[in-house]
Amino acid sequence: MKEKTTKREIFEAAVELFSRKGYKGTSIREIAYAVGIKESSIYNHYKNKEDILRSIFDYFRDDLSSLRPSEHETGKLIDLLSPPDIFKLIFMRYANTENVIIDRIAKIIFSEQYFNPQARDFILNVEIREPIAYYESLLREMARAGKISETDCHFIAEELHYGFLGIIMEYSHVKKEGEYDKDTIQKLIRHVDFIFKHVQN
Amino acid sequence: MKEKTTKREIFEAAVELFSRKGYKGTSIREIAYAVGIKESSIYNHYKNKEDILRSIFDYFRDDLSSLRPSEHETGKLIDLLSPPDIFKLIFMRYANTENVIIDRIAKIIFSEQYFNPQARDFILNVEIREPIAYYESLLREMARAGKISETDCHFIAEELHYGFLGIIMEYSHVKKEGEYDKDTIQKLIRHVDFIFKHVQN
DNA sequence: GTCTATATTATGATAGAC
DNA sequence: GTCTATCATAATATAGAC
Repeated sequence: MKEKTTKREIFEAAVELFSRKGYKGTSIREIAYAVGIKESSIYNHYKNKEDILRSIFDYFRDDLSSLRPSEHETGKLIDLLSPPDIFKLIFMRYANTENVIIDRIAKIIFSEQYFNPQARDFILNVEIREPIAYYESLLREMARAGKISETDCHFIAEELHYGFLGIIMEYSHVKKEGEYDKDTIQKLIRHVDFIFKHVQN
Repeated sequence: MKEKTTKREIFEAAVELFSRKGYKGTSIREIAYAVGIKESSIYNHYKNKEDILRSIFDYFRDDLSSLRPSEHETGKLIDLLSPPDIFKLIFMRYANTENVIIDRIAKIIFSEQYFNPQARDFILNVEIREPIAYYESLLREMARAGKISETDCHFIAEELHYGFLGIIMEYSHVKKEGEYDKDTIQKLIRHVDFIFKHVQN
């Protein structure tokens, strides 16, 4: 769904409007107007308003899995880079997707987290628990490869991620869309270095 | 505004509904119905829907200032408790207000942060920057009192708070209203202890 | 201060011509 | 697949009786 079909245009307009005015704060009318069609035409592409939101969530889920390094890549990374540098790389990938759509969807999910069960699930699992589990496995591999000392990998993973989440929270307000915020990158780097003072080999 | 006047009842019903269904997702009708009056009666107490939201934000701001320890109390705390214990105390106060209203308002602010300028300001300043500045000043006092070694107080304050924010993000979904989540408290304590391994005297 | 009644506008959604 | 027309409902808000 990358070509500029009408369906895709509706999708993108909805993402933009939902992220800026909220799901409830955006009407089908507005979306249609942004695309340059009549509201009734929307229903040729999506069953209803909720169906648009659902498709936005689906897109986000698909994209996320493509962001996480593969097992093969992970192995190579551990060979080539220092443990802190690996985490800096991972954090930067998330923080700087340069994908405006994903940035916007992240905002939609955030603002819907208390009302929409799927959004809540994203926050709790996809944004919080899965990354921590992934970092934990990564740290275990690093320890196995002798790159870091044996430590409580789960706890270190939590410290890495919770701090990251806090920084990102500020980031989402500070940074301009699609841009790169030097100050935040600095914070992410410092954060990773700080945590790894505890885990040095 | 603590007595159960109609205005107060409207206020509380609005807080409950806004936190559960969102500001845009809640109608004046619903609020009135929850209170047991007609919608038109709402307008005898609040100018309009936005006025209710504004009064909710005001309430939150007033309450927050009462949470932060006074300068006098701060001095006493530094004398009596260890630096990590002081931060544990502060975090627990925020995390466990036992004030259902404040918990709910925090959710409203969170969900409105991208649409409402006042909510955005709360998140960015009241929830992120002011606490960090406060922790920094606290750490400086602790260093002056010889309780911790000289360190980059601003950075340590950031590490303390960003981690706290991440934990709270999960907490807001995990914990049941007004209750106490043992697991999260554990995380907060571990987090503070972790940071202070770097700052030990 | 609450009610009934009403005005006005916005909204999600459908029917049917082209 | 888009349009016009239309519907039904829901929303915010006001006027005025009691």
